[in-house]
Amino acid sequence: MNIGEAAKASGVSVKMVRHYEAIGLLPKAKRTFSNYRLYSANDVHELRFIRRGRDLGFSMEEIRALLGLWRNKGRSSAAVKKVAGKHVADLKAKIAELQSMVQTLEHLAQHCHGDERPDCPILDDLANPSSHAHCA
Amino acid sequence: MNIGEAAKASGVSVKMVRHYEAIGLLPKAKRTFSNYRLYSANDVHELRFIRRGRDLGFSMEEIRALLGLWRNKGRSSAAVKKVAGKHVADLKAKIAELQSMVQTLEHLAQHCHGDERPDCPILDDLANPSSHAHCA
DNA sequence: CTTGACCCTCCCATGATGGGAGACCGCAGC
DNA sequence: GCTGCGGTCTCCCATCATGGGAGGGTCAAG
Repeated sequence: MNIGEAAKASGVSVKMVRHYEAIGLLPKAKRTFSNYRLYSANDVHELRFIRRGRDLGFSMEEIRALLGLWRNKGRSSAAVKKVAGKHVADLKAKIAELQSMVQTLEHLAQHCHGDERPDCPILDDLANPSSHAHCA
Repeated sequence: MNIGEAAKASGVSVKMVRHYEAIGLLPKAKRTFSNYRLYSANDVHELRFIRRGRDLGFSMEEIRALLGLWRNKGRSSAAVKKVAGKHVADLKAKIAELQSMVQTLEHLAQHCHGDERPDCPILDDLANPSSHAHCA
């Protein structure tokens, strides 16, 4: 398979396939006589693994670790669970952070009449954050 | 005030103060005879405005818009609310995306025994995503 | 007059992804 | 054979917000 076919079959862009090879996530692809990269069904499988990892929000380094575990038939599932558990904790922390932003913004928006007048608690907060703890 | 004092007073790093000026978010700072940037209390106020906007997750372009509205005494609060509302929607979409990841991962982790054995539903899913809708 | 802390500009790096240039390859049609 | 189009090759550059560092100038206290 050429890179384009492998890309389509795995859902990874051609650009990223080359990139993953460049950063050593994938072994260097074999080449045709005319220097085109060649991919096997197993290569496509690894690409889909990476793609799925990205969809689940893993960083490239985490995926590198997971891919190593996947290739290693003697891995322990505890090692995999540890990587995934750390990632879940990271995701939850990020969610909490975003939810805090939403809460603050919705509270401010609730008190913003949103008409043609210039008074706006949202801008007031941006200009002077701590002075708006009036309603607890 | 020198840039270091303005940075400390606003909670923005020296690097970023210069950067905000470079991208036109802040007007070009006045300079001393020896080319040091000089800041007024109002400049520090704008820096804190930016800082607060970043803390609330606004992009630089959104902050640019909000800063423009803040400077414009004749703005309508509706314009501000619109920017903030769009941002809240973006945040909520992101939260939903992350929560979906967490849900998937927690479901998989729940079925991973996490011991020294190599069998692992987490890796199985990464390698073959759709084949695990066994328990609905 | 030296020392240390500050400031200046300019370049480079991140992480994941894409865009594009310039050149080459391969297959199809004429 | 020759042309043309689409795929591929390697490089370089851009994003977004942020920081690191080099190399050099400035200032105030000792």
